Amino acid sequence: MKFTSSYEPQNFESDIYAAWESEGLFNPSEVNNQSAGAKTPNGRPYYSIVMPPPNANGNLHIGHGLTIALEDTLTRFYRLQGKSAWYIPGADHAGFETWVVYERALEAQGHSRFEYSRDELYAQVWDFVQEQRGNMELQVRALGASCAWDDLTFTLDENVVSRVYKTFEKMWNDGFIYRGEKLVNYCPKHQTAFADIEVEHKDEPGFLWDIAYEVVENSAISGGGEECTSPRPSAGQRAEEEEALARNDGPRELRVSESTSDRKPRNRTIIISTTRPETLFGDQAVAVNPFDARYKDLIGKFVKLPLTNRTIPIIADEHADPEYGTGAVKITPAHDFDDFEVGKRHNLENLQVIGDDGRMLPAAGKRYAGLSTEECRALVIKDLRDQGLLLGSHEISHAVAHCYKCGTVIEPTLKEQWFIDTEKLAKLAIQHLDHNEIKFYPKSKQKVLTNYLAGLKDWNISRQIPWGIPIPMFKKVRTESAGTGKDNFSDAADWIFDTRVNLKEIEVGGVKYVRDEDTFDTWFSSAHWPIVCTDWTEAHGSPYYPLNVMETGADILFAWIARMIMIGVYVTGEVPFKEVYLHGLVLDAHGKKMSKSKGNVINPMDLVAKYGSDAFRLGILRGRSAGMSQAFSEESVIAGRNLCNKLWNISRFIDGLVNESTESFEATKENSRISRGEHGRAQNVAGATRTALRSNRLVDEGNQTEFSLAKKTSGDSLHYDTLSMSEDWICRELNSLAKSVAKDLKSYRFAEAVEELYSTIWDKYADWFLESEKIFKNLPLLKRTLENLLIIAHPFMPFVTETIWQALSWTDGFLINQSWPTPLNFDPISAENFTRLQETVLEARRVLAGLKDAVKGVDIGLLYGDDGLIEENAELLRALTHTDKIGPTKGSPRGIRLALSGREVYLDVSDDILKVYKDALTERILSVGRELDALEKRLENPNYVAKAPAHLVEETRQGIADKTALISRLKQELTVIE
RNA sequence: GGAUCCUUAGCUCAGUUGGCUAGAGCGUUUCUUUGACGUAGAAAAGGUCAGAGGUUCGAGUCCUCUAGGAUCCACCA
Repeated sequence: MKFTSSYEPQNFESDIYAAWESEGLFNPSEVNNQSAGAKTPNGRPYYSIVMPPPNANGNLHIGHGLTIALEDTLTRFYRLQGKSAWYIPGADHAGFETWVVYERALEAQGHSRFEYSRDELYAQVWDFVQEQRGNMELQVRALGASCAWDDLTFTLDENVVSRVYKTFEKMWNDGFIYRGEKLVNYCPKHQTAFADIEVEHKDEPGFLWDIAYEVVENSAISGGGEECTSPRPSAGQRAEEEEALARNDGPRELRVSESTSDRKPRNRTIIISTTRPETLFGDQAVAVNPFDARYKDLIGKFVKLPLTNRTIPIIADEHADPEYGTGAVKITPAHDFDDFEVGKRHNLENLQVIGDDGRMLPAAGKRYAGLSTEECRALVIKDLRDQGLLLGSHEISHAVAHCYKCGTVIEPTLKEQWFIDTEKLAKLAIQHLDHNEIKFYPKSKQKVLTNYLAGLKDWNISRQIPWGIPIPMFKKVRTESAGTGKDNFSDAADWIFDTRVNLKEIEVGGVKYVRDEDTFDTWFSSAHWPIVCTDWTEAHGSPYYPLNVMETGADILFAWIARMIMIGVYVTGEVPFKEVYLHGLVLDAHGKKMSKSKGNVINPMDLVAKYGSDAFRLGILRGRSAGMSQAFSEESVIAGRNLCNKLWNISRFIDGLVNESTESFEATKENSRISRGEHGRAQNVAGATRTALRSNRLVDEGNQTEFSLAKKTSGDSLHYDTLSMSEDWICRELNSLAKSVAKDLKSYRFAEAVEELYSTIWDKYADWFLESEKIFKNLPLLKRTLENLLIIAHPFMPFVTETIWQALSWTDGFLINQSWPTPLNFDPISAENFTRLQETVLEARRVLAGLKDAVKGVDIGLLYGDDGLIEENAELLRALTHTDKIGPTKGSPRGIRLALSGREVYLDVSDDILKVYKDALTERILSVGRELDALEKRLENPNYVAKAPAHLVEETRQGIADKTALISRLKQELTVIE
């Protein structure tokens, strides 16, 4: 097996993944079996994490890409740390989302959901999902997720449903569930109710209309029924009305017109303000604030409801805000959440005037029935204006509720639904949160969540869609109340819990019951995810419950995290996870939200195909911190791809050294020469060369089993000695990397971990250590350090590291289940000395680069005086500075002294070149002088000396001494030149 | 109306409890066929850390205010 000159992920990723999977290396019980027992005599510690289940029949988007990168990095890290890591994958039936897709497909075929029974629809969607399924799972694999596929849970699996029913039954018995006729958020388009959380409030411009209600002394003409009977305008007229309404200036100019002023009511009027005039047919009262002096005398009187013959009372309620509008507000309990509450307080009737399809009901009167709410609004405005009852309008901005899926305006509608009384659940959850049983990243979200739970309203869990878990409730068939359509409000006693949801009708104790047709809100079942995925049971619990971490998007903190905690503590008595890591949104390159309409959506699979999975993961993790929405672009993926290639070539180089005596290295050299030639040659030649290089692939198409069969003779590569300062130094740096990456990942500091990995691989290992090894060729150490580096890098870039592991001539088994590196032995003094040598090297390079043309083509030599460090490492210094020769001064130093590093080292250059250097030297003296001034100033401050920690003061003193010495050295240099 | 977060290099972002000359990637400039890598190597330019005040020996970091931006929650008719 040979290394090609550049890493081509497409050639390896799927084979590597298949090898891992077929070897069962993702399963918790079987990983790390090589070193089992070595560290944990009582068995491996458990580590569990669940994948927020992606839509079973959808494709992954960029958010999934981030999710999997984060979660898989954690999983692989803890697996290498010796834990029994269980990353549990899932697939979501995505109740509403999938239903919307299916209903659209149904409509496209000219069918309607109303043609089928619920059971038929359920079966149809099931088939639809099974057909579409599979893409998502392939994409999760492509991203490298090391999840236990055998344990994949689909949200409609039997164990999920039975667990959800158990909880529901417990809640029903505990009295946490109730059937209530309440106003719910209702989407007229999808004809289903929603929980509060599924509603999007948007600030929109609108109008506040002032309407005069005529005050009457008593309710003599009350009784409803009677209505405005004038003919309704034609469709054309209506269109005009709407158009006028739509014009910005239209309603604003409405006045009590001349022609109608004579019809202005003579009686006293009360002017109410409303944004929804079309609901006035459902008005049951006009409310004023009890402390509002303007209306005090009117309380208890009645008003005639315009456009009808009904009268309604004027009531006192604090809901009316004297500061807002006219201070008087119409109360429509059946179509407004606030008014519903007011209605309850004053025993008002809930008169529905808008139907489930969003059209006006007959109760609104013949003239208006059947109109859409928009049409009705226009007509009402026109009619009121004609009657002189419309007294004005104001442009306002107000929050309007929309369906989060289709954007249709949510119509608060009176419905009988199942509700969870969340008060006790939320209280329980808050208790656990207040005990800090869950650690949040970012921390601030804990407070946000607690605040949310404290104000949580009852949770509507009924959905009027067939695709979901059926609600296991049956209602007694009541023969006696058959006739009165009004009396469909049901008693709790009429309902029984039963899980035979496949039956439409059941008989219990001789009484017939019919099934409720609704399904559960998907968040109700999702709330059970940690319980279900870890196979938790009442009898045995689960060693993997609570989860170690719940990683998901910050946007579903309320919808999912909050509900998992409530259900988790309710069912198990324990919080469902110990830590929560919330990621922000992935924004486009300019920090804008990605959206289809903007056309700035990045498909993660495109990037994976182009640059490889590892590059994508590195790119998306770079700079990522908890809770923050952050820009992302192809550029960062390219940087990741480059790092993969760098690591590949590091390995290629080392493997070459290891195999130096064999032909393989010669062949590699040959290839590298060819590939370098590519760039300057015609394209057709380059193409042919590339094909030739491909033949060096690690795995041929016809030989895919190679990984699973890979069993090399296990060499004893653990013994090494350090031969040079650079080797002690790299051991120190790798130890430090292993430690800080572990620390960073344990506190979810992905950005720092990636950064450190990047700079260690590139700036330290390749640029300094490997350059030094071109001299020392310490093979045991090269092998050992590369192994450590690959292990540490593996969680972030699993494919390339495993591919390298398989390609190296001396490694055995799989990288994925190695152990996190133990510290390497090294001489700390020697390691520290290397940093001194680095300073000298850097200074030499800087000086030479500054001399530019003066040293072009000139052979440069180095001279060293009485300096043990340099003398012992002369060849290393020469190689790193890319100078041509090095030797002792033999007592007569000359040339440019590398004075900054304080060493007795000279660049042996001619007098002409020395003169060129003079300016740079002068500038350097000045700059060091400025630094010295700053330090001295600090020490002049008596408070600093007195109060700052002693070691800092000492450091400052040392700094002054060093700089002073440096300046004198530099000045001496200057005199030598002159 | 309430809450949370953000503002650091041309761009995108790091910068744990305050402590030497504020970092990275990408981009920019110059140089370089070096035993792997041009998807590379070497060197460099580029910052009043949004603004103002405060605490402190010392502030990008803590406090207050201001300005700008983002997000979430909320029934404002």
